[in-house]
Amino acid sequence: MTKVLIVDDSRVSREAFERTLSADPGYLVVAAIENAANAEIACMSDQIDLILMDVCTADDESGIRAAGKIKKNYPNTKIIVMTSMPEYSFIQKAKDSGSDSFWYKEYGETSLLEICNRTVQGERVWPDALPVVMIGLARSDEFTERELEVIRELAQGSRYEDITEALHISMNTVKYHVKNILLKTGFKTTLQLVAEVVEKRLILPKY
Amino acid sequence: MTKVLIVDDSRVSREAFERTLSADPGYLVVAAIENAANAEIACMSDQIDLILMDVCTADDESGIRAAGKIKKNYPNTKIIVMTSMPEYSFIQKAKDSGSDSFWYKEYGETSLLEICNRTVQGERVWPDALPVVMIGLARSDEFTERELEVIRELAQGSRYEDITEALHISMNTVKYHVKNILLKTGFKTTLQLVAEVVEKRLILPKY
DNA sequence: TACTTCACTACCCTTTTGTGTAGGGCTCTT
DNA sequence: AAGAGCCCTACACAAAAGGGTAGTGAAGTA
Repeated sequence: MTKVLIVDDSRVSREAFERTLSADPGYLVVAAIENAANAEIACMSDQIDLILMDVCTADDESGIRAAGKIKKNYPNTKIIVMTSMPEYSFIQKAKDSGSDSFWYKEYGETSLLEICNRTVQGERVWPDALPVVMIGLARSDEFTERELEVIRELAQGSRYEDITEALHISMNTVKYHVKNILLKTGFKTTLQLVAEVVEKRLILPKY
Repeated sequence: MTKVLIVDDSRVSREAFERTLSADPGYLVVAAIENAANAEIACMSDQIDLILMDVCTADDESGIRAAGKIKKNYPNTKIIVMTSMPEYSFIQKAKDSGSDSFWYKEYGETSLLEICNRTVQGERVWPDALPVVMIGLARSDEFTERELEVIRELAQGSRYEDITEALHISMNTVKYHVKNILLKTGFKTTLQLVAEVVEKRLILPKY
């Protein structure tokens, strides 16, 4: 039985995570708290095997620091950092703090359970890219498969003509997709798009 | 007196590093070996305070792994990883191995001593970008100050007109610099340049 | 002094990107 | 059957980027 602590400042999220984990008989949610600062207290009073910790803002790194402290004092407690932040540098910080795994809220509940299982087994699960859907300036719309392919091509430095050959579509179609991508993201040029996508490591939408 | 071990497969480099450190009375080079695999043996036989470890290729990560093992068994031994590889992902791996600091060979000997001093003091020194001069596809020529500024602007997604305003030069001058940059790097478009520069974190030439 | 490098400007011309509009075929859903 | 979403295509036009050549002035160097 894995004893779990949930840390998330949103009540809705806490309850959602609790439901997800409670569905699996292998997990017991012993507490679901709001503040990362209290996480260590929870660890002291009860032996926690796994912590799901949400960190929402890049400025407030208190969650990351708290994770580092807990990991130092309770090395056997596994910590999964969760976020919806499209900042790759944040992943680095989380990794440096000693946390075990990383999870995006956007990935759905099935994959969360999978990450939990693998983490409890001792595996450390880290993505090497953020999913493109997390792109900061994107509208609520997601991208179509074709648009993702075009973004991937552009991020490699491909010109329209290169994309024409790579995807076996006409130049007009390439322009059509690029136009929609720029519309959805709000960028004015492909250069802006690529600078952002590559900088924040938003290449692979798969985990 | 800081006891130093130098690991570098190039004899010329070993001797250069030895000269640099021997000039400072605070350092004693106890050994200068060729292979990272033997570094641990050297640590066993003699108490090493600081290891300067060169890792030359991205494929062969034995140096990184050796650093990880040594750091685990001799946590008080400081390790500085050195490279001339223009791969940012490599920095991440070195960081993950537990090494303390990072140094580029291109930075000159004075800064190596500085990094050594700071590392011995307990500081961990890591760059957040690779110098642009290390760009892989660049010709032997370096970039002029103005060209670096233009590259930096492009890497932020700036259009020619934006650069015009940012640097207070005419559109023709922007084109002139971009043309020279593309010539020196061998890239065909600014998009290619930016994808590469941002991907490998080649933005700031300063340490 | 003569030579080189760098930063800057200008003009012309070609290629590539970006924008708008318009339509066909396909699949999935209501 | 009708509508919506996606992928594809086409054409035309505007804007930006890329390439060549050429010239000026300033600074440093042989």
